[in-house]
Amino acid sequence: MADEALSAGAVARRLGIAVTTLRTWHQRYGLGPSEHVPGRHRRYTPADLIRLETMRRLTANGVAPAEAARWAVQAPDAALPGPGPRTGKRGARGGGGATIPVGRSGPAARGLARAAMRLDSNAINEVIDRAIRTDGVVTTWDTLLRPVLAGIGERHVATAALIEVEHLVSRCVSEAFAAVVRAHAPGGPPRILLSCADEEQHSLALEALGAALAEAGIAHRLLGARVPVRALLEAVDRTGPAAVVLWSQTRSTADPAQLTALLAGPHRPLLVFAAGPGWRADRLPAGVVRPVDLAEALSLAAAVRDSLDQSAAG
Amino acid sequence: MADEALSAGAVARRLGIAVTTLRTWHQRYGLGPSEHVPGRHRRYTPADLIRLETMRRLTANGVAPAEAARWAVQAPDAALPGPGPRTGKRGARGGGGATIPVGRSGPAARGLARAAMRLDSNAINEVIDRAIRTDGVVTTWDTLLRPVLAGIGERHVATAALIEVEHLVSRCVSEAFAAVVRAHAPGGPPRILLSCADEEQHSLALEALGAALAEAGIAHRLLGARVPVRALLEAVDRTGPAAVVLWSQTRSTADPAQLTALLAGPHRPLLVFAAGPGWRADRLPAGVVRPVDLAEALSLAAAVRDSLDQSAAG
DNA sequence: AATTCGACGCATGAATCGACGCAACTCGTA
DNA sequence: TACGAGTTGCGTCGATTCATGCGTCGAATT
Repeated sequence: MADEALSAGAVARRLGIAVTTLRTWHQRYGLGPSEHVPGRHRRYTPADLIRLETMRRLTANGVAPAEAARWAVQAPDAALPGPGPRTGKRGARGGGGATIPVGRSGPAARGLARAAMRLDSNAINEVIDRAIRTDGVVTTWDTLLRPVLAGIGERHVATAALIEVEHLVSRCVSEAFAAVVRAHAPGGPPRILLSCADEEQHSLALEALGAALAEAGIAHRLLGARVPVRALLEAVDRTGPAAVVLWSQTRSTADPAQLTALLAGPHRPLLVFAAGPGWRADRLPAGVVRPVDLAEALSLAAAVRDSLDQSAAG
Repeated sequence: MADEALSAGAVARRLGIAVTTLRTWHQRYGLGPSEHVPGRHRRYTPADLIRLETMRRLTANGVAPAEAARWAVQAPDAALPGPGPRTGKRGARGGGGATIPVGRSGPAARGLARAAMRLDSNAINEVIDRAIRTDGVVTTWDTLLRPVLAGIGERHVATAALIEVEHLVSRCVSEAFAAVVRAHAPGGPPRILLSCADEEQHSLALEALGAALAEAGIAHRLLGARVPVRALLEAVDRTGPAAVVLWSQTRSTADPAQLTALLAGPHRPLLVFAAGPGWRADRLPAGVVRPVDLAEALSLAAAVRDSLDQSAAG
C-alpha cells in the first residue's frame, strides 16, 4: 500500500468533479495520469494529483480551463497571477456545463461561480478572502459577490434548483465578512446600529456594510435578520446609537412605519438610513436618508462618525 | 498465553466469512494476525479480532474492501481526542436585573448572558472564543452555549422580547464556529455532508458539529438551514458524500421521507445520521443512525473519516 | 486425522473506458 | 439586440478492465 495510485473515481470525488470531466480533461488538455495505456484504467499518482489540484485552483480563480490546464501541465505548483495587468486581452470563450451566469463580471466571479457549483467551500472561501484582501470589502461586494449571488438567485428562481448552492455561498460570504470584522479591532464604542427590517430575511448586504465599516475602523452593532420593530426599538433604547441603518430587500418588508417609529422614539438617533432596494423613495418619512449603494452608505456612516468625534472633541 | 488465540477457522466462522478470505485479506491488505511466521498457522489475538470486526462492519456497510482494510489497520476503533479537564469551581454570585436564566451553568454562562443583554458583540465573542479555546467545541456547546441560548429562548417565548438578543448571540456563535472551521485547516476532501432538514431553520447545532469535526481534523460540508429535499439530494448526487447528517430541531420538520429518499438515491451515502430532537426513534427507516448528542455524533462521524487523504496537498 | 498454509484460478459485479451528444454560457458580429 | 461560433462540464451507452470473495490442490502444521 506504499504506492498510492488513486483510481479515477477516487480522484474525481476528491476534486469534487465528475469522473467524466476527469476523462475529458485528459483527452482535451492532456491533463491525465503520467502513465496510461489506452483502454486500461487510469491510475493517478500523487504527482498527477498535484497537477489536478492546480488545475482546480486556477479554474476556481477564474482562469479559463484550457489555459489553466496548459499551466498545470508545465508548472504543477503555480502561484496565481497578480491582480495587476491581467485585465485586457483574452481570446478565451468561457462557458460550459451546469454553471452560474455571471456575465462580464471578471474572472474572479467566474471562478467563484465554478467553486460554488461544486459546493467547494474551501475554494469559495479562498476566492472571497483573496478578493477582500486585494480590493476591499466594497469593491468585492459590488463586483464579485453581488453579481454571483444575483446569478444564483436568478437561476434558482427560474429552475427551483441551486438552492443549496445559494445557501452555501451565503454562508461563506457571511463568514468572510465576520472574519473581516473580527480582524479589524473595533475602535471605541459602536454608535451605529445595523438591522434588518421586520420580517426581512436577507442580511447579507448589511453584513457587507458592517464589514466595510470595520474595514474603515468604524465600530458598529449588527442585529441581523428578521428584527421585529419592537425589538429594534428596544435595542435602540438600550444602546442609544447615533445612527441606525434599516435594511429592506423587498418591497413587502419595507414598511415606513418602522422608520417613523424610530424617529419618534425616546432615544431618537441622529440619523436613520433606509437602505436596500425595498424602500420607495417617495414613501419615506422626512429625516430619513436613503443611500443608493454600499459605497454611499459607507461614506454617510463615516460622516456620522466624524461629526461625533468633533462634537466630542469640542 | 492461555489467552484466546483463535485459529483461522474459528475466526472465519465467527465473522461469517470463508477461511480463504481471511488469508486473502492478510495477503492483499496486510490485515492479519499481528505476529505470524510464514508457513505456520495464524493465531488471532483479541486485538486482531477487533480489527477484523471493523473490516467486516465497514464492508457490510458498503465501504470498498481495500479502503475498509486500510481503515481497519490504522484505526481499529475510532477513538477521539477527549476534551480538556473540566473548568469550574468559582463561586461568583449572579446578580439581579433583567437577565437571562442560565441555571447553574457556571460563571462563563452568566457572563455571556450579561454581554448578550448589552448587545455587546465584542464581549460575546470574547467569552465564546475563550471557552472554545479552553474547553473545545463540544464542551463549550454543551455547557455554555446551549444553556444560554435555551435561556434566551425561554425568555422570549414567554415575553416576546429579547428576540434581538437571540439573533445577536446566534450570529456570534455562528461566527465563532466558522472561525474554528477556518482556523483548522481542513484535511482532504470533505466526505461528510451536514444539512438541515427541509423547512428546518435552526442550524446552530449543525454548525457546532461542523466546528467539532473541524477541531478533530475532519473535513465536512455544511449546507445550512432550510434545505429542500430536492436540493439535498442534488447536493448528495453531485458531491457523493460518505455520510450525511440531517438535522431536525422540531418534530414538524422531521419527515422520515427525507431519510428514505437519501437512502434510495443513486449516490447512496454509506451512513445517514438523523440528528436533533425532532426525530422520533421509532419512525426512522432502517439503516439510519440516530446520535443522541453532539459528542456521539462526533465520534460516529469520526468513524466515517476518509482514509484516503494522506497525500501532500498545499 | 483434522486443519491450515500458500499458490493459483475462477466467477461476478462494480468501476472505468472511449465515443458521442447535450445544454448552457460567452463573445464577436451583424 | 439577436444570432452563430467556440468552450466546457457532464450524462449516457456498450464494451472492457479490475477488484474481490472463495473453491481447489499438494504440502506442512498441529
